[in-house]
Amino acid sequence: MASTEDTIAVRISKELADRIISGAIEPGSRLRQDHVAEEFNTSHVPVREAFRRLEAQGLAISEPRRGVRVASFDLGEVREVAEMRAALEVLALRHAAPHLTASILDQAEEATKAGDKSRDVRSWEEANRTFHRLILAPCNMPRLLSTIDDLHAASARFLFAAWRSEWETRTDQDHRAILSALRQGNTESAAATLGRHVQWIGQKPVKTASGKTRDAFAIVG
Amino acid sequence: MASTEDTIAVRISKELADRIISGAIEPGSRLRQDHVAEEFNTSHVPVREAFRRLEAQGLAISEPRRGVRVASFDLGEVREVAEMRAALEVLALRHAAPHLTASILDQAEEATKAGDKSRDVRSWEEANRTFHRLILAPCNMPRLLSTIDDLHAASARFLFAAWRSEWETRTDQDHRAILSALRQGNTESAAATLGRHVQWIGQKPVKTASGKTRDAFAIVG
DNA sequence: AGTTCGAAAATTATCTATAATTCGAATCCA
DNA sequence: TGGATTCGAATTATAGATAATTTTCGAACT
Repeated sequence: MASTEDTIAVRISKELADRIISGAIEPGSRLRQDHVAEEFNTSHVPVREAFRRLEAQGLAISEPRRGVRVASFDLGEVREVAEMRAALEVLALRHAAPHLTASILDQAEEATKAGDKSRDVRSWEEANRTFHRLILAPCNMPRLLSTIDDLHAASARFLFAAWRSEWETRTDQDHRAILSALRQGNTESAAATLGRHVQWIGQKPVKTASGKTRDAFAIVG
Repeated sequence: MASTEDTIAVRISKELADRIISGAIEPGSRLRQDHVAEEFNTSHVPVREAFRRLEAQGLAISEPRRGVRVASFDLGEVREVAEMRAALEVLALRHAAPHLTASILDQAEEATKAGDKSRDVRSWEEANRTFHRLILAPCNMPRLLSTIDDLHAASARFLFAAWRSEWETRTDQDHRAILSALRQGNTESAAATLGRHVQWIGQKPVKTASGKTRDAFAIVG
């Protein structure tokens, strides 16, 4: 584990980010620094730094002297993230394409198969993120990649909020089409498919706490 | 002034960001928290929080237990920021276009004129940023806009590094073409011009500290 | 009786001051 | 000259003090 490498603030921010993404902490609920500090057996200063990180990732919002709450989201933000991902991932793929090797594409295919076999949201999300990371990383644009990472975190949050428990396995044709186009050197076709792919927003009725059912939305690509 | 509204950490981060962008602090130089704390008459804790903010904006990089330095940049990063801006500003404009009013376009034209009249880099940059903000803000996508803001900060940094003192006035045809297309309701044409516009990278020989001359690059749109 | 306004108390964030690690550099000895 | 050790400087973490906000409780008024 890299826990000893990281500073305490980083460790706390990673743990909190994981909880927010997984839905363990509800949107809108307050993050109390003293409570967090107590839980992690530290003082409140590293906790504050962790909050600043979460804020930058868009996972929390802080109002001066009024504390920090975990960010809430609506359908509008789901669409926003989807469109940003489309624009940026297409850009990344165009630059990555020339540097893609057969080995990388094979690994990406493995990730796709792993996603198809997934029986729960969590493992599907991980496989999906692996696929996207694999084909985009060779673009060699660190700033772009880190922005895309933050967007993927947001996507995962939407996804877990909607598909909390149930998940039906499905075969991802888009991933296969993208890989096939890349293998043939047809970058534009791959980019176009990718652009459509990440904007595919799934819809699903979920039961709210009050017993009613409403529609939940999430990016499924 | 909003200084009393903001927390000390925010005030420090804004001031430091301004210095980094303007080039007052050189890339690669260290930011020492005790020195900064002393200058702003505070302790080091709010300074640390300010550093986290700068880190998130890509203006500083922090290595655990080794302190934080002003981020350096090269031609590759200039290109990277230019392409990210192109992708995201085009996206923003497509969504903003339906909500643009004649009043907004008039203000944007004023900003363009102000830019053309500017006799120094700093005021040109401000006018240019105002133009872009005006036509993009109505897209109503907060996350997208804040990402674009960070990219504009990076652009300004490249610009000031290259055009430290000299600046020749020039009339911005692209801005006028964009406005004209928008007035005619031709969103696609405006978007296409904008996409090309922000990828226009200027080149200029500058004298380094050692007396040699090298080429400097910056986004001029 | 219910509601609204106000003040006091408790909770919470923010900042200051102090202590403990850790990394780098200079010095000393072989 | 080269390596190891000690010293120094700076980051990281802790604890305590301060300021602001929210909440609660009570009284007065509708």
